[in-house]
Amino acid sequence: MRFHRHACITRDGGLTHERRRIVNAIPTVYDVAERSGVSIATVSRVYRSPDSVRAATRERVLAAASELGYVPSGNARGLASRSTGVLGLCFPDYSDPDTVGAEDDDAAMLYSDQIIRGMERAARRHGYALLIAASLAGGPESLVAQVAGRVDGFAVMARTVPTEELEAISRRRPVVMLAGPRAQDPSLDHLDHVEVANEDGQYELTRHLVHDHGLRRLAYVGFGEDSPDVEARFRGFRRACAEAGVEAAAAPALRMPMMTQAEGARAARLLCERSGDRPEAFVFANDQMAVGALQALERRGLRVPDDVVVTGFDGIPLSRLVRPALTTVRQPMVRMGEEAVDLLVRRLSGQPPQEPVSLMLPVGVARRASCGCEETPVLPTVG
Amino acid sequence: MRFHRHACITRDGGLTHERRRIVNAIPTVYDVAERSGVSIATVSRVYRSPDSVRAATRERVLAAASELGYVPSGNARGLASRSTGVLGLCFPDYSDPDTVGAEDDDAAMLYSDQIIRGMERAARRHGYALLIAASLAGGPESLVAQVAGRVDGFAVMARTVPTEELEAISRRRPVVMLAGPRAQDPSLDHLDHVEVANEDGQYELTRHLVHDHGLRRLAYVGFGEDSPDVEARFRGFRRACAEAGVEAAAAPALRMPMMTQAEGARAARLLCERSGDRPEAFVFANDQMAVGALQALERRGLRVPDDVVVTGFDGIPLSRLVRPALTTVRQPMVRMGEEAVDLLVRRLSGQPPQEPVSLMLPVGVARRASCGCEETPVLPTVG
DNA sequence: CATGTCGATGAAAGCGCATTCACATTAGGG
DNA sequence: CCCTAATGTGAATGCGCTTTCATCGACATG
Repeated sequence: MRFHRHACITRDGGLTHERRRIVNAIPTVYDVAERSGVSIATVSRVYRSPDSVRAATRERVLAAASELGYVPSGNARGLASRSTGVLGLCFPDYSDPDTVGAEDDDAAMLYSDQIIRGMERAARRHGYALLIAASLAGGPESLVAQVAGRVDGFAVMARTVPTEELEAISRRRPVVMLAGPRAQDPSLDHLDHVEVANEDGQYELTRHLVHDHGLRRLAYVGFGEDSPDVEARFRGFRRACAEAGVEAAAAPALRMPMMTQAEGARAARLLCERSGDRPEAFVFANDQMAVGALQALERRGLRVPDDVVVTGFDGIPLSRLVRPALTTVRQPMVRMGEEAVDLLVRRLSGQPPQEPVSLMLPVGVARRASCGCEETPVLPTVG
Repeated sequence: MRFHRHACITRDGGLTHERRRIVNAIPTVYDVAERSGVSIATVSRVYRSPDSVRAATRERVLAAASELGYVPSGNARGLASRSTGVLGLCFPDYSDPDTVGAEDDDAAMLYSDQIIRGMERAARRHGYALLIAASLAGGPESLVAQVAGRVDGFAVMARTVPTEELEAISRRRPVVMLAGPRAQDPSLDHLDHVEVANEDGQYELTRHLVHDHGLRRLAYVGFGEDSPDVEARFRGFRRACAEAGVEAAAAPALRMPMMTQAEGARAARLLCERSGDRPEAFVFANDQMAVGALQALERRGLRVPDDVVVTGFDGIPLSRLVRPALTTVRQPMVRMGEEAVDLLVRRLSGQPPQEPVSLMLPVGVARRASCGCEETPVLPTVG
């Protein structure tokens, strides 16, 4: 309707863009078109398919655009073309605003940092940018409004957004769940999933302790109330124990409320003070707690791995740097982000809709000093 | 022109949205409006200003939206309201796609990770989401198209996008330069800047070595060809030397091509093998090289800090974990991201346009074992 | 010379929403 | 019970772009 060149009779004189040019506003295709003596269609073509425009014309347009400081509006472009060229990621808000500066949650953040890195890299390869948002204080409503409405598809880290909400959104655009298991009832969960082999990883690690080191009395230490990750890892632990004929309780020996180093240290003390024989190995559900335990054990004068073996899970950088270096299960977090993007891109590339995908990424056991597999040099070997 | 209810005569019957509903397309305000028996204006109001809609009406609309899986289009919203609610960050592409999995560039990436974290956190506080993009292979053109056109304002890490281009864009929307000095000719640089006090930090650190530890023969090791950061740090080094009457060459003792640990190790070897007295202290322009040097010195049987002092710059987590822990200058990278967002938000909040701002964030010297200020416990104290 | 072909350009329409009026409805005041 | 003032809702318009579709030349072909 711009300029109302056809038969319609309207109120305003169609001076909109003439008016806009007078104030110092953001230049649009109209300004560039006028300045270079072409139509807006040609300006658009210069950006969308440069080869379809004669070279001389193209130069004129680009010159005008440059003089005006013209940048195409992503909103308008997205609206007209029905796609944004942006993928999204929603992750939980680890950083409590009160603890700014505390480096305590560093490891937890590393998790999302790595996923961000992987997604950004893969998205870029496919020509997408990445929009990130931690879960907002304003509740999931705003999260969805902020992200879901602005992207062609997005990934969500587990337990960031309610499942029902994701279901509704995923009816209309691709959504990938990161590090969260598929819902029990598959009819309620049509998302794609990318997980790591928590159970298999813990199984392998446990098997190594039992089989290669001959350990029999193992204590598993979990965290959180109902973390699916911890549950899966514990299942792997039990499976390995069962296969080797080692007795293992039906529940973790300890279940700490949080996944911090402090809690790990506390867990180590509790296990040492319990009546009966001290376990030969402390199997922790993550690295942070295991590191805390290393410190607590050192303080008690217990040597790792000679007096007690300690293992972790995640493979955070710190796990390699502590002394003794921590035997753990390495999670491919960067790759997780990359796989998520690949899934999204596949869904977006006009393939016929398929069944929901569940990717289970393999993990690797890092056998290091804390189980007795390596010497303990004084200086970390880095890089 | 939708439905063409006014006097215009047009070709199509305005069936657009009826048609769309039949295919399984993304629902729009029109679908929600129809389903809940209101106009699209009311649907819009339900999201933009819920209080202006009667409660009963609001519930009807929300119910319809939920049934349809409606998510407001960020593009349309942005186009109509002339803002996106998104801030951007462009950072250099550290990750060479060939070295995926190599953890060598970890520390360099940590730098951008932390800035991302800071920006995301601050952006969220102000109700913005964050769009991130590393510099694209397709050249800066696509970077700008991807980011600049989609955000209300953005930050750029130094040497990611050519200055002229930033100048053009910044005429129309706020742009903040991160960790890059203002151009020599201020008339060519109207960006806001956020920097860290590189010079002062290196000055303080050097002063500490000279003044508190009585060192006189210091060797400065830089990297890169023309890194402004390294230059600033070296200026601080020289200033401290000059004030203390310690002789310092006009140029760094060594200037390695890259900022890696391997180069740091090589630098340490070169300095040890040079003719003449070995310097008492190796002052590195970043932590990674310093860590590499620690390893090389250990291999040569030289004790740090007893035989030679080593210092770094940046305060990466690794600096605290190596043995001996590295004396270094801590950069407030998270805060840098936060300050950048604050600057952007301030410019966006309709303030009268002001002069370009240059923020110089203070740094802190971390005095640790590698200069002789701390004991060296076997196990890193973490958290 | 008429005709067909192809490349370059312009005209027009619409993407999904916010927003401005105008209008309808209801509540308050006399 | 009428008039005015809120209050709630609808019609219409444009945000800046992409994308047909039509047009217009410039040529090559018969």
